[in-house]
Amino acid sequence: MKEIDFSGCPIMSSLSGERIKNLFEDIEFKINTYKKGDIVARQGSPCKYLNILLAGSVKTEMVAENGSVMTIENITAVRPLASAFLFAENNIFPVDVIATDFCRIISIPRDEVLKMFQKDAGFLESYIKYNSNKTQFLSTRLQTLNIKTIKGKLAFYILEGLNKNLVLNPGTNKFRMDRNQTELAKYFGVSRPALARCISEMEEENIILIEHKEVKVINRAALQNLLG
Amino acid sequence: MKEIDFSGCPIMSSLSGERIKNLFEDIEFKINTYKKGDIVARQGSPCKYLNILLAGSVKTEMVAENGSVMTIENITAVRPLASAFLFAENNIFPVDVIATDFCRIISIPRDEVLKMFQKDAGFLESYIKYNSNKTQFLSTRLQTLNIKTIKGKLAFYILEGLNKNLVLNPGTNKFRMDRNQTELAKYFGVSRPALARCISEMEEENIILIEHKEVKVINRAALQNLLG
DNA sequence: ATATTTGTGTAACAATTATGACAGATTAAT
DNA sequence: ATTAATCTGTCATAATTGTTACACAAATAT
Repeated sequence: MKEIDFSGCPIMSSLSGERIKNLFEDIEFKINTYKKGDIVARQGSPCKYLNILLAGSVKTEMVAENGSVMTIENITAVRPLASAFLFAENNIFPVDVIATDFCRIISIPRDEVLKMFQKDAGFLESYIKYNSNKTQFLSTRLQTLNIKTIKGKLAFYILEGLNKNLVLNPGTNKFRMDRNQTELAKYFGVSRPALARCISEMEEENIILIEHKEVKVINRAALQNLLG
Repeated sequence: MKEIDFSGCPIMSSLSGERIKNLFEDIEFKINTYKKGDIVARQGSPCKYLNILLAGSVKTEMVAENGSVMTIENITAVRPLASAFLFAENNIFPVDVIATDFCRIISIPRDEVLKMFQKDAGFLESYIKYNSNKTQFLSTRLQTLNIKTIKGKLAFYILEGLNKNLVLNPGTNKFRMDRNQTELAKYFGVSRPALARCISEMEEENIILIEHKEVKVINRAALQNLLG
């Protein structure tokens, strides 16, 4: 177990190295690797293992029948993948999971995870907490999609980004986006030119200023108004 | 504890009456009642209790700043409310919870729930399973919203309803909607007239036939095509 | 350094949906 | 049975967004 590094993994972080070592004693698992573009899991396929991304990064996408794609999430190591679906009634992947980098993924069978719960209550608590956070994430995504206009979605995204940055950097009116315009359009589920148009208009209206991925908020109140 | 009936509650169903009685021994809780229209919990308020709807029904809504509302879910007793948010990092209600009927709700403090986990592993498993199912539900909602056109949303909704009905009623091409047109429009996050127009058009195109809440599918393949 | 790929700004036009409004149908209440 | 409330079908108009297309900028690879 020495060669597996779980540091930074939300469902392991509360546990010491010694405790993790103990946790994995007599537990079956396997480790697979994937290269960029590989499909790690397909939307609709059964989820029988607790999969933890040990190295690299993946994206999750939802694919409609006509092929239109919406990116749900970008995940970087170390994080569990679709952990909420392991114990669900209908345990199928809700999304495609695609490697965006070279990846190393550990897979622990469902029953072995149950053993681990029994072995260490702290692990169990972390697991519940992580899944709860996950649900909140989905809820926020729903909130984003609930906003009808593209300007509103963008305003929500920027205000959210500003808030996150505020913790590290109080009183700032700037933040750096983690997506380019094309990715952002996908994230919102809108067309790229439409997003570009909205950005242009909001810059003309002196609400924001975007340079590359750097966003500067000029009129915060106007952003708030766009949410509705 | 005799007066509390948890039968049908997803996080209690696997437990016998005797076991539930044992589970609640030395556990603090309170029971409140609400009448139709009462706000049970406000979007943004902290979630410190495991709330279980013992009797009646509630709806959960997301409210944007301008007052536009999207119904997320209708919940009928016996079910937990926002159970996924009890153990999350940021434990705030993501939605308004509003009584749609006379309601009785039991509230168990977070720490007491932890005690209950320790006491009964079966309860814990049910809890995890329920939250997992919840996540799946949100994921499906996201999928619905991912579909851009109203006709597509409607097609998805109808095909889903047909599938659910298929279990009880194999080979059928009919099902009964659980929402009226106004509620359906809210559920989709679209305007009511736009939905009505789409229904009209789909009836003219001989794809479906809707009478009151009874939906008859005439051209299933056409419905599938609308998903994209 | 140059070529190739990827990302961005913009435009005209088409398609879809929201808005607000109204009449008729249905359901619930008394 | 009658009234009141809610739901449904429909319309014209406005607003928003998608589509397709193209030129240019930026990043990456060779």
